[in-house]
Amino acid sequence: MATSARTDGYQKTSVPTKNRILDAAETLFVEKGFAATSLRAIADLASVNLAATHYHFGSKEGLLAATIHRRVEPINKSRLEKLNCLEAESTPDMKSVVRSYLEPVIESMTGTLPSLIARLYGEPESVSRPLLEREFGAVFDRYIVALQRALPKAEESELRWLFHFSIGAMIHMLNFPSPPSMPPDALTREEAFARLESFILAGLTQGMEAELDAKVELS
Amino acid sequence: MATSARTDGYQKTSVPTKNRILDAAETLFVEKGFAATSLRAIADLASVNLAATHYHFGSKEGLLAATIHRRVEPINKSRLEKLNCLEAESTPDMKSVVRSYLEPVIESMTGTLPSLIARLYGEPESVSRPLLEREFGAVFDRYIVALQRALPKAEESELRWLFHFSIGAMIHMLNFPSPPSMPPDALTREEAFARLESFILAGLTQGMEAELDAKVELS
DNA sequence: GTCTATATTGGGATAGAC
DNA sequence: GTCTATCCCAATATAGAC
Repeated sequence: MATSARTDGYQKTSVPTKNRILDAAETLFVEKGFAATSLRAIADLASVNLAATHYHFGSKEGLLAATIHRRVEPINKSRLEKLNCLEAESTPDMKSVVRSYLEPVIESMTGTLPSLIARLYGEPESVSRPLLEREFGAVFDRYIVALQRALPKAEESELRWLFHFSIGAMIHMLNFPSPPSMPPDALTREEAFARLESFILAGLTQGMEAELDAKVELS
Repeated sequence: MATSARTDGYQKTSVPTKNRILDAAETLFVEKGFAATSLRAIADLASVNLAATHYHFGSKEGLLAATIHRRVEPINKSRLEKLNCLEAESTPDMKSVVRSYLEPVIESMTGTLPSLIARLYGEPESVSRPLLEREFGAVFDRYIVALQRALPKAEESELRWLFHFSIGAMIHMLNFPSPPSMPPDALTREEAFARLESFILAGLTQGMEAELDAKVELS
């Protein structure tokens, strides 16, 4: 009761300093980008002393890495769980694989975190590449394996490219939730993601499923 | 004689100051991002005095806008020319429309400029949105019209979403020329773009062309 | 683990001579 | 239109008291 329940103005002492900093950093990184955000602004928004940011994260880059990791880790964990679960029963089709990749993003979509990932992808390679490789490299490889199983006719390298494009479409939608000259709330996030899913599915399977269908027709 | 012919270290007086600044700004914006690049660094690389940047472009934002515009304008001009040219003969199919959108990007791909566009898309909305609307808004709308003609069964709003995704895939490929854990030179730019084109084409047409084929089969 | 205070560096912008 | 010099402010980071 008492003190622990107060929420004056902003965050409170009930939330650990470290998390308050992470929350504030996330908000501002999304809003203004990494380079354009100062540690001072983060400390202010978090109602924390400037020195605390250095105490907890060492440097601005360290804070960025921690901010990213806090959000990405559960998403990737959820992806891999879903995928393993799918494969436990039988070889999943493309649609299930794609969905298992997208769903955790939709589920985690309370506010800023998708944009955070999107923003990271927009940073210069010198900043983003190492972080992205660390956070997403293994998951990417894992999905390539799953996609190969679902689409045995495709070459691995081709799937890598197509999945690469798919991620690009997703990132772009996270960054710009709606197309130009369209109101941001024209579609709900779920509806927009449904569109994205079918776009990706069509792009990934290309003519390859059509061939399959054709053979079915012939038989 | 003497002074006018010297080429000490970097660019020369033969290139107008304004262009030297633009060249340097483009290089550094691509490399480090907008916020992380200082006007001082730009002036140094251009072998120009710092004050010259303000004289010619007013502010850092003004310089960004000019840098973007210099590259985007010819690309968009080329797109619209190609598109108008296509439509002069007959109603172009999806593939031609998509190609007319991508080709100018490939052709302009001497070095940094694709990454410049990609970087702009990665900037926070407050920076990127106004610039992007100004530079690409009309072209986007124009392409929606062309796509509708090529695919009359599709709704306009759906095409807007799908084209939105397509641009996302393209931007992402400009930003990351190759998929994770793949050498950057695995494919030539042209080959990579060919992959991208078929990915986009499949995603845009979705099942809609398949329906058409089915009807053809039935008739 | 949190504060104040400060060291140190670099940023954008401008004034005014040439 | 280009230079030098400078204003003024903000940045990251750290030292040291509590």
